[in-house]
Amino acid sequence: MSQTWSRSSSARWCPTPEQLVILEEMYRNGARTPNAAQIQQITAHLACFGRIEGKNVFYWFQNHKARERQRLRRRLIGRHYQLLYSAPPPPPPPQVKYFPFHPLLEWVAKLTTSSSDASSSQEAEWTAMPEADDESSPPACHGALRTLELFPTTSTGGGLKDEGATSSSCSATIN
Amino acid sequence: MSQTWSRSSSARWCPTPEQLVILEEMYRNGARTPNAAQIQQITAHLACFGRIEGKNVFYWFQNHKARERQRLRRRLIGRHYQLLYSAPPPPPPPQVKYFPFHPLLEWVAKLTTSSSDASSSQEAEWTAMPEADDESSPPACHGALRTLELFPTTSTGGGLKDEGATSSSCSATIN
DNA sequence: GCAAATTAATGATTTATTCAAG
DNA sequence: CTTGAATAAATCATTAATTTGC
Repeated sequence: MSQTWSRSSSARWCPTPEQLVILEEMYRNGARTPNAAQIQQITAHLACFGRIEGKNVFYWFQNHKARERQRLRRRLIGRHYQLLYSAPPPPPPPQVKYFPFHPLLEWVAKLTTSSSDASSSQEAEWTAMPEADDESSPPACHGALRTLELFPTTSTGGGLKDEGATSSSCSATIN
Repeated sequence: MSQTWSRSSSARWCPTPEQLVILEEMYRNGARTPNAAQIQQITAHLACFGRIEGKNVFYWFQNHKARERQRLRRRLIGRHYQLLYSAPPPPPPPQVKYFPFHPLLEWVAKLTTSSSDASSSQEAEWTAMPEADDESSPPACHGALRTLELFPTTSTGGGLKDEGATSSSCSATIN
């Protein structure tokens, strides 16, 4: 069963940017599980940009679909009650109100208010953060920061690195 | 509502070097889309170095992430020439046979064979595709592709978009 | 050297997607 | 089929770099 691997090519398919763009475009347009004929067409077309086989296309859609779903799921789940992750909650913003920036960040406001007050109004006053409102009130920086130990982000659970952290005693007068 | 813009401050946030360094450090450590709470913390900390609001932090991550990705894409794609989409779909793959790839794609073979021939045999000859078998035989790309008009997929009938398509004739020698 | 003019970066908004709930 | 939630992509707009003519 020696596949006709073009000699001098890696063992597994590596999509060229063009192929990738096209595949993604198709996916966006609704393609999810192309049938044999479709796979054939796609493969033939993509072959213009580099070595590719039908199975590559097939697998690509399989994987892409799965990972797309997985990603979304992660986003939803992590959302409900994320913001846990340690991060020593010394009253940095003791209980700042909310700070919804007009565009589409009301959710921030909602989140924040719901945990303290309930004046969930789109018209809430943008009370904003400890904001350096003026040079007269330096934001009183709590104990320095060291890369902040939050963020599960990428997907790798909360395993943030904690390198030399740019320690900087937060106390300078804002300029 | 004249914001108490410290006299001589611009309309939009301009990150101080310190703020920038910290944000970048966080990004390197995996931070990509901090949630409300995290944004608050970050903002509070960064406020030590100058005027800043939650939205600035939010936008910074949005933009940075997007542009980082864009940068990568540029580096890859820009290298090859522009690509894709253009002319109508002239007989792309007239009627290629079937191409069952060993793994678990028998169903593909089945599907294909059943709709054209009837030699539904798991042992069918792997006639394969036009496949770029070797660099010596350019896959002869039929008339370019235009998002390929297949896929009923999602359910919404074939209502593909048809925007300004970046025309480029599919004929380059695969690299 | 220095400003006006031009270009490159990047902050801020808007628009289009996605999947899943209802 | 419609709507909710949450982006990510595309775009607009302003600031910083830089180029250029003097």
